Amino acid sequence: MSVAIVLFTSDLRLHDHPPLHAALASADEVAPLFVLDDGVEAAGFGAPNRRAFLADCLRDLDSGLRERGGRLIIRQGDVADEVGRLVEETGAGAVHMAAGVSGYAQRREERLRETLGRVGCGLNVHDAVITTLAPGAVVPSGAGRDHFAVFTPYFRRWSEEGLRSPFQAPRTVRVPEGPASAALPTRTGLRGLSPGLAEGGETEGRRLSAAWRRHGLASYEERHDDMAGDATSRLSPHLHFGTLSPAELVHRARAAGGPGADAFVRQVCWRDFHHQVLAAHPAAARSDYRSRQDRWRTGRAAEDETAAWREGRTGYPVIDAAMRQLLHEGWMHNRARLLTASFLTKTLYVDWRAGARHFLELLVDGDIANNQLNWQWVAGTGTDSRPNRVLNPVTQAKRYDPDGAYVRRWVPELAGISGPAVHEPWRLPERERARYDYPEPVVQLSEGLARFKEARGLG
DNA sequence: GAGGCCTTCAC
DNA sequence: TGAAGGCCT
Repeated sequence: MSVAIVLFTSDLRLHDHPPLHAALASADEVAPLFVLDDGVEAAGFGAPNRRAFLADCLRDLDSGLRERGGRLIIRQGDVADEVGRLVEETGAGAVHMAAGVSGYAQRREERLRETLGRVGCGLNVHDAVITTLAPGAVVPSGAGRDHFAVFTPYFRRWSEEGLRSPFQAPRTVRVPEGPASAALPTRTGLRGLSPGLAEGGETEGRRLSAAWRRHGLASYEERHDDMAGDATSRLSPHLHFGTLSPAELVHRARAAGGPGADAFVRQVCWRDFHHQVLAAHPAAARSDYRSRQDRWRTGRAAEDETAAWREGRTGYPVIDAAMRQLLHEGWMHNRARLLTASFLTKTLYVDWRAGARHFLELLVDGDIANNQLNWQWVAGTGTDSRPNRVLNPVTQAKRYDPDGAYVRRWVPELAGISGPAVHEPWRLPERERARYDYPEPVVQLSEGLARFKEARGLG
């Protein structure tokens, strides 16, 4: 009786799962394993919102496996140790897993290789599970270039590349009876959860993505920047935990066709783009991809302003609305992410790492590749070719929240102001303004802009 | 085919 | 400003 282990990581699904497919094809029995990784906790990636979502995902994965005659084996500890232990318990001849991208994932793979080498068990690392194309699957033509540093040429090449057909979910999964499992983690007892946190799990992810294809995809191109309309897919947490397959999403969107589908596929490609940058350049998670010689503000004033930013009391309604959405839902509209990140890094001139840390603390889709590199993109230290552009929060608010409905939804103390006037409470007559308990702007935009230009040495 | 130069273009 | 790609040597 041959046994293969499938080590689940950021790929908590049964549909379109190449490691599971390969394991089932090559062994009589499959041991599906998830390790609650002490290393992830130690690295600070175990923020409460994601732990809650993860608990949903694991429960749903276990149910899905049980419906197919199997179960999920949960262990806690060091990944390499736990996999090694399960190999001994089951006599498994191979371990199948998805390729990771971050420095952490790369070290994990090395340690697994060492451990499995000692017990004579093979390790099969599968590409294009977490991303649509593997990092490095397409590279620019020049000699020695290992990744694309500009999105558009990457997108062109990425689009030309053939896509594998998605795998069906297996009908049955035979799991060896012996190995014990730790209890499934639950949401119970987790502190600091966002009250409006989304539900995790592959079942929920597939329900959401089917609804998205029916009702959202076709109008995505016109509506994706409408903050009040909330017409983005909200699939990002499911992509982060792998409860949805990016390859399957692209496949289905292309089948649907049309400008909405094209725009959506482009966004999925951004995800691959950032993963291939990080895979080639793991240090970009912490250090400037392209240094602009910034000397970010530090000290009391900068700390107070950063606290106001985190708590949604900067006095700029659209910024505060977005930051409160983040606190409440553990998620933020993409346009709002750009505005709030520009505000912190350009207007307040505070280090992007402080913002990225706060986002990772709360975002249920918080992902090293996307989060860090998008922050760098906005800060101008990343791959943006216009590193010194500053987004004006008022102009942007009027463009992307033209009626002010997004602000009124998240900043209830301003709900009495109708129309776009809600974006500039400081322009209200003094007596009317006094009715609203809302802070003065933490900084004047003109001051922020001047400080930024000075710091970056711009005329 | 490696490397320099030029044009094009960047959510 | 700098990346990419085409073209030339």
